[in-house]
Amino acid sequence: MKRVLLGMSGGVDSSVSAILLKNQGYEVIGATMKLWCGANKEEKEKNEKSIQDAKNVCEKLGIEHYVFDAQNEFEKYVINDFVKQYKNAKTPNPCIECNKKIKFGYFFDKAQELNCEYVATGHYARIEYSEKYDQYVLKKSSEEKKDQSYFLYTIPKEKLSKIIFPLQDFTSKEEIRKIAQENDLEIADKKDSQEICFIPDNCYQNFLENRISKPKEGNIILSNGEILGKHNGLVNYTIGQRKGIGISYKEPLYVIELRPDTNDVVVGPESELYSKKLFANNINWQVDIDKIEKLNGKEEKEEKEEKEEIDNKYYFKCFAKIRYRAKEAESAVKIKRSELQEKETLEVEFKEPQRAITKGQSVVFYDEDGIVLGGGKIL
RNA sequence: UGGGCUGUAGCCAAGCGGUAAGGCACCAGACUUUGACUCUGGCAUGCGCUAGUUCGAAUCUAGCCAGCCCAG
Repeated sequence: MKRVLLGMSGGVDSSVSAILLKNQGYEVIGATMKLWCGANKEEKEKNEKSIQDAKNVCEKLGIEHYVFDAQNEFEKYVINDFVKQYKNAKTPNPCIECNKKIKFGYFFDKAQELNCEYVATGHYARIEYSEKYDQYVLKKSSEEKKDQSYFLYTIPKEKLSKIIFPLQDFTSKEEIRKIAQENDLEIADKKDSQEICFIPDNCYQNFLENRISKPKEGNIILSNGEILGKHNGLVNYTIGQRKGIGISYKEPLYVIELRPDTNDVVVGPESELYSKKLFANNINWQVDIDKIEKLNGKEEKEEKEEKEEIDNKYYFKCFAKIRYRAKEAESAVKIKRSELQEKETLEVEFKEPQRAITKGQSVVFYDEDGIVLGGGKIL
């Protein structure tokens, strides 16, 4: 019997995943990670309750349940990075780091220690074997609204064949809740989690204030330099933000740019948010790049080669997504081959301008079938 | 001091005798694994003040107050 270690949060999705895996004949072992102790008593109790919820589900299903204390790792890799990004006037996406280092790093290692062949989570995404690329690939979820493939591009491609997303064939959350109800799980009606797990009250300011030296007050300016008002720290702003600027103007103002060197927040009309180009690093390819180019980019490259010399570059077309909630957009990706080894930097050019390309967020590449090719951090 | 103009919500602003448009900001809710975006709803018994004309005044009249501009 194949052993699988299932990450369980105590929520509906991961609990139903346990049922599904069990029904499919796996030997399921449940495990909940302690990631964050909570800032106050209330949060602490809530976290304890979640662990207990997971435990109860396991008991009901007759499967083992472990608790892993990953608080140190979480602090080291996720929270520190989160704070560091904000210090650099970027807008981090901690879930991406967490998936990379914790859920498919630390947790994956735990699975091996426990002799589990597979790791499973309740994510909304697909993993399947692709003939086209001759490997296992990550793909968009059938439930497009809930699709979480964007957050999973950092999983090393070698691990894909070892990962199971039991929810991958579902097309609606309702069906999943129904299974929970039919199996008489207490948590069947538990609310979906929404905010970042370590800031449940959604108050970033408090959280960051304890970790960053006091945010510096600065000017809010237009792109022509005109000073419109004051802000109380760059960390309070992200590109594309409208609410909370507090300045009345003839039209809505959006944050266009953060300038850490002068401590200015640049605002402007929505039209100034659009841009066609971005650079990214920290790349992870989930499909071998030679295969991508062979299948997608060759023609284009040959066309271009006549005009300019790009012989030493990779070049392919794909659909790129610049934010979790953004739509994939047609784009061309260029990579210098010479830089491929270490600090790979790539350039993405969109067919249509994209709204609010934000440093620190990730750009994720999909092919026309919704297969994740790879992704990176926007520079 | 004389002449002119202006005074409508936190900001901008329509209205020009018939019972307060709109935008921005703000607040609440929905959506959300981004304090984002988006969506929905809320936001002046009152139009500088006082008195008058009128069935009816932000709109007309008079006085006062405040601000701006021009002239000395």
